[in-house]
Amino acid sequence: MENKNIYPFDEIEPKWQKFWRDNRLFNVDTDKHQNKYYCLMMFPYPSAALHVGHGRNYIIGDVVARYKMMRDFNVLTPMGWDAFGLPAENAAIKGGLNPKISTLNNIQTMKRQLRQWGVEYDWDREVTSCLPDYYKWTQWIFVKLYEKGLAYKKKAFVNWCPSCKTVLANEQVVNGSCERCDTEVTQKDLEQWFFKITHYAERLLNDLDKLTEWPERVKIMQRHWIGRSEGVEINFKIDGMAETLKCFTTRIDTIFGATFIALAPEHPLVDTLVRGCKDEKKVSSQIQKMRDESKIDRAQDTVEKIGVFTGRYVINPANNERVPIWVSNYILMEYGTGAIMAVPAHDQRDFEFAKRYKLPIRVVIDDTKKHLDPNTMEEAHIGDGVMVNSGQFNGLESKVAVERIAGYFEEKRFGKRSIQYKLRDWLISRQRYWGAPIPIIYCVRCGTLPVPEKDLPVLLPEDVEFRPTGESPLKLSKDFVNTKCPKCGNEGASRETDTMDTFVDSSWYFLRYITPNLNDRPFDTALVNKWLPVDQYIGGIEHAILHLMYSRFITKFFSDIGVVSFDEPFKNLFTQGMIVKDGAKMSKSKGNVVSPDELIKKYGADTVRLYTLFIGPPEKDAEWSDRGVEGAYRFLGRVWRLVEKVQTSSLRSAEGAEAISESEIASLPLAARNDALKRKIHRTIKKVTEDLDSGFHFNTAISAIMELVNEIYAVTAPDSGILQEAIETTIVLLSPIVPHIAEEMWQMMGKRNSIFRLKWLAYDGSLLVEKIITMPIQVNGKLRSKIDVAINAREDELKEKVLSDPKIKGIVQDKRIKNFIIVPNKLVNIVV
RNA sequence: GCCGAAGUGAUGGAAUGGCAGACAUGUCGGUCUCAAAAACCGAUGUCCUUGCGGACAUGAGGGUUCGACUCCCUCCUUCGGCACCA
Repeated sequence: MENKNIYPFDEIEPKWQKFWRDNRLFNVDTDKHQNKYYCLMMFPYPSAALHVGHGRNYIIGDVVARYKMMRDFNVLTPMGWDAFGLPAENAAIKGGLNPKISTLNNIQTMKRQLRQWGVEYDWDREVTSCLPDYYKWTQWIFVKLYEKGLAYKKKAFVNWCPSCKTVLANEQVVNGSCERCDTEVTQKDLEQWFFKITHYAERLLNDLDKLTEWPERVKIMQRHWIGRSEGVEINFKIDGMAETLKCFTTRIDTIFGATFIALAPEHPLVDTLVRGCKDEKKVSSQIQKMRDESKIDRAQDTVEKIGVFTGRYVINPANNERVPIWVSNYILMEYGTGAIMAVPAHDQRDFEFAKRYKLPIRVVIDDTKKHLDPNTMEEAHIGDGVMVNSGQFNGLESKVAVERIAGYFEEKRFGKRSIQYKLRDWLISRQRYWGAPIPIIYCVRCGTLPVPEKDLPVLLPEDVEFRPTGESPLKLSKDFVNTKCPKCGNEGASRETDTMDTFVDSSWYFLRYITPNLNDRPFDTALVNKWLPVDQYIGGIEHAILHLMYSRFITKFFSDIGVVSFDEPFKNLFTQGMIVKDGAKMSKSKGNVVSPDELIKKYGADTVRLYTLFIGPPEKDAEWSDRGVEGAYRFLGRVWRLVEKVQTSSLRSAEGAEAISESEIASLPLAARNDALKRKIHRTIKKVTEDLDSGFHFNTAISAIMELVNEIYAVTAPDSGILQEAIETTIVLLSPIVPHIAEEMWQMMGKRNSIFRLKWLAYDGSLLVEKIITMPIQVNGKLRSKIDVAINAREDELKEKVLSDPKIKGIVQDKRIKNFIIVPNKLVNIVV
């Protein structure tokens, strides 16, 4: 445990953390919005404590904030807590901990951890989503959406544990069973609240193109999630009934190959169709079994495709055939119309289903390469081809047929062109306590009513009981449920007991930071319009779809109702990778959590910060290694000793001049050494600046600074002015990354002000280039030799020099030179 | 299953069409020391070779190119998301 001797981080760090706070370095006057820079990190859920994996997010954000400050921006960097959620409620049920108390305790712990990391925020703007001053406005959003017809109620299924009599989150369902009691989970349908995000599907899709500074992979994932597809909605007449059945297809060209219809088990017509048919009881019970199956498994295609014939038929309008109607678990009610026309020859899932139940397979698009035979086909032919067995459309290219048949169907009124999205409306109801109550009152006379704005917030009652019975504590609280009707004053009205999905809380918090204490409005429109969109949003890739999509949706809604003037919330997005340990995401249950507290105690926050950033490219996952932390610590020791040495201005001489390294710089004459060091300084400034400006390449920025430090040590007896410049450069370039040691060393160098009040360094472009470069010479693409040449040497000179090189001469000999490729100032390749 | 990523020494990684392995970690050897720690110096992809040097090498296989870790195709493995974890 001799670590402490390297440098006194334990004295330095608390001192500077206090200094930054006392001098309000991170506190922003939002009225001064010229040159604003809004740097936002995804706010955390306050679980027990932060681990080094969380730290990556906040450290990156802190480095960006400090760097932008030095680039003269007015930086706003706030923090808050996504404080509602399932874990606190589960802990309450298990251990009797009050969710509010445990959550607020966790917040205190995490806040202390952030401070010890040297991660600073404008804490005057802290928001906590579980406190009434915040969730009042979450409820206000619900009311606004309700008023615009964008919040509505419909039946939807939940995972239900029949033994615990409780609704389960997907996470609580393990292999189709309840995580607590292992009982098989069933599906139960409940009336639930939805936000109509599908109303914004087209805009959410199209506006992705505006987000030029978002990672391409995130935009691709969102595009697929929205899942726009063009096709035809067909009206099938049901044989012997008045009803019609709507099916959506993107492959109307295969309509003549439809050999059965498949409905989702939840399809509203299923019960009507089955009624009175042969084996009604048996069929109904099979359908019920499918309905009970886990939605998760069904959507993920991990369950066997099963089905049952309803006994009914539809008429295919294209050819007047009777087509049997089946019910199957591979059809999802949530997508399209919940019913499909199945074409086994040209859809793989339909193919497998047809094989299993011996349903006919009819080829209607022939493969142009190989004639298709339904009896010998081993898989569906999903590609294009030539139309066959398709009446008047035979012989057409299938791609052409899509358009022709769609036109024909519209003309004959068999159906119409339509656009479908995979995106579904956002189910926000949770049958839980620890969330923002949905501000709705049910009155026997007046019906469903939103809580008037003046009565908000609908407070969560605190004197509730947590019982493991599964019933939400809100339902049991008479004081909460029983209320007056806001319209007619009737005493017998009751409150909605569902709370909102925590994604609602997190879909607007970035707006609240601007005016966090307003109590008559969610935020100040004029000021928000000055400070948003967020200039840089930083968070985990796991939020690529849901959180970001919901935030975009709410922002667009706000834009529509005129409370903000922009319609995309985040201009730049950076998604960092996860830090894993032993190949797995850090989690308490896996027991692979690395706590920052001990590491900071042992090595200091700067070391932990440096290692976290040096570990690898920040957008990629990285494996945590405690050994790597020591390396970072040693490097800071090396940096620390630079200041001690600057006074004597003799680096290597003090440590034994005999041990001169073979470094290129050290072997040069004195003047050239000084030039080389000067060049290294400016190259490093350039490299670090570029790495921070584009893509946050902290790992390569740090290695560039390491190289500079190595060079400083390698130069014997350098010019003291250049030495001073080299050391100051090192400190400034490191300062956003390791702020405490940088501040301390800056003072030791005789400076007065905080280093973060300093302007970032500029490099001198004229100092970057060398006059002589070493050029690699390849023969047939293989490296054979290297020669030193003047920069921008003439081609013929270069050619002559290369061919007179003894190694090259030996290889080329009298072989014929086919090609002589010169990449200017980079490389030569001779092809023989 | 679908969607999105990633695979390079013993390890984290660098190089985005031009010298593969920068910068670190680890290991080995050395300097200093009574000793250790710290610090400093050196070696370190694999194989062949006393040496000079050479061959091979970026998950596997194929392709494009004067030249491929980088671009294209097929496959394998790992990770993230899949709508009630946040």
